[in-house]
Amino acid sequence: MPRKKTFTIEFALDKAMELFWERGYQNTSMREIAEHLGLSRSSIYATFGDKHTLFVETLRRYGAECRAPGLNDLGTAESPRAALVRVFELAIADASATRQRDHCLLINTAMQLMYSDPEVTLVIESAFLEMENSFRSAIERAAAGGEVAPSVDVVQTARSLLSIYLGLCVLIRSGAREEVLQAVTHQVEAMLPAPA
Amino acid sequence: MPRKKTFTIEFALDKAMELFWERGYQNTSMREIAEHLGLSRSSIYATFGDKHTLFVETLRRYGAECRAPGLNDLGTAESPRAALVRVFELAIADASATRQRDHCLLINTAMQLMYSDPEVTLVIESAFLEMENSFRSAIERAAAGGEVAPSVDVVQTARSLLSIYLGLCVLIRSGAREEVLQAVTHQVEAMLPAPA
DNA sequence: CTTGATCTGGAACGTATGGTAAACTATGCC
DNA sequence: GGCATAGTTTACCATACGTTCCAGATCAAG
Repeated sequence: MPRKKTFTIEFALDKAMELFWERGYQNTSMREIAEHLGLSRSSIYATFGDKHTLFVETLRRYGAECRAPGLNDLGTAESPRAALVRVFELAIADASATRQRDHCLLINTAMQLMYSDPEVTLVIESAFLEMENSFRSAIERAAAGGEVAPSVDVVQTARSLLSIYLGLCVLIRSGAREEVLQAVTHQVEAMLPAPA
Repeated sequence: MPRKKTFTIEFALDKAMELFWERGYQNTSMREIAEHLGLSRSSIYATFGDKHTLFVETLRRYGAECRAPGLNDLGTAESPRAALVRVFELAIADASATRQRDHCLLINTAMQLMYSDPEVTLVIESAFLEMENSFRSAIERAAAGGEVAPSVDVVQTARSLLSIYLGLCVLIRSGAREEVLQAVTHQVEAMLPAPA
């Protein structure tokens, strides 16, 4: 009996994501989202409730679909060690190529995260945990394949890589010079030494 | 002839800094600042012009006075290597102690930094450069004192430490578990190996 | 085709914000 | 004691925001 929606929820989330990604939560208004989506605000409110839940929904969808560039290849790459290094190189390369919308939306959000937004924090936490796990299993595979020394502490190195990666994002966002960024990838290589 | 100001600029900057630090730029209104300062907004506008320049002024003052905890000791500490590790330990300790206003204001700002705010970016850049330099000279001193192996690449390690430190801040802000943070300090120690 | 439920678009509301104009007040020189 | 000067305050403005309301459009079942 009812009228059918003229848009799908997924489409709306994707469109909203584009703006949140580019401008961040605070700097994106519902009016901009509506316009970008070609709809009126009421339709959005009727579908999602309010801005905050729309954002969280967007984050969740992103978390389910997108990853930092190169992260997906970690599990399948023939050389896990090279794939690991590539994750960092890609972050740097993407940064110098595009100036908009750089980096993972989740990391951007984590950086802008104000104190006490439990829902958002939860999504971020699990995303970071997943990143850490991706790093960890790649290091394990690299060790098993003889690409890195077995003396490397897998867990500690995975966590340190996560920290370095996040720091790299902050540096990129802050407009750090190329040499600084390159030093980071060299360090990543040094953290994954070949067997003696 | 004229009436005298009832407050000093330094006092106003310090008070404004407290709020910016705690809530970030976007989430701090001029009304809150005025109230926190015990003045009316117009006085602030008459003194500083507008919110953005007040913020930049605040940032500059902070940059001139404050440093990440432990960073000041890097130049004077008897054991530069221990002082370096301590910078990271302090960040973690402060994070679990206080939940407000954690970390360096500059790093907080860098994380929240929206695209294209040239003035702010400039302050951030120079702060990061200074941090890098502090790390670098501490590593040099440590090497000269026989605390770390001369094979350590000073510049690259300093830059990597900066990246790790920033990543650590993101992790802390995102509520990462203690073990994750500890892994980072262990990695820092590993990056500063004793001479063979 | 009627009906009724749902969706849509635009207008409107309430609030908060950054910023301003004009009135008021204290200061110190003549 | 006036009086110009600068600081402070009150009130106000325009705008932007998140959100809601309502009239009208649109669909599917009977």
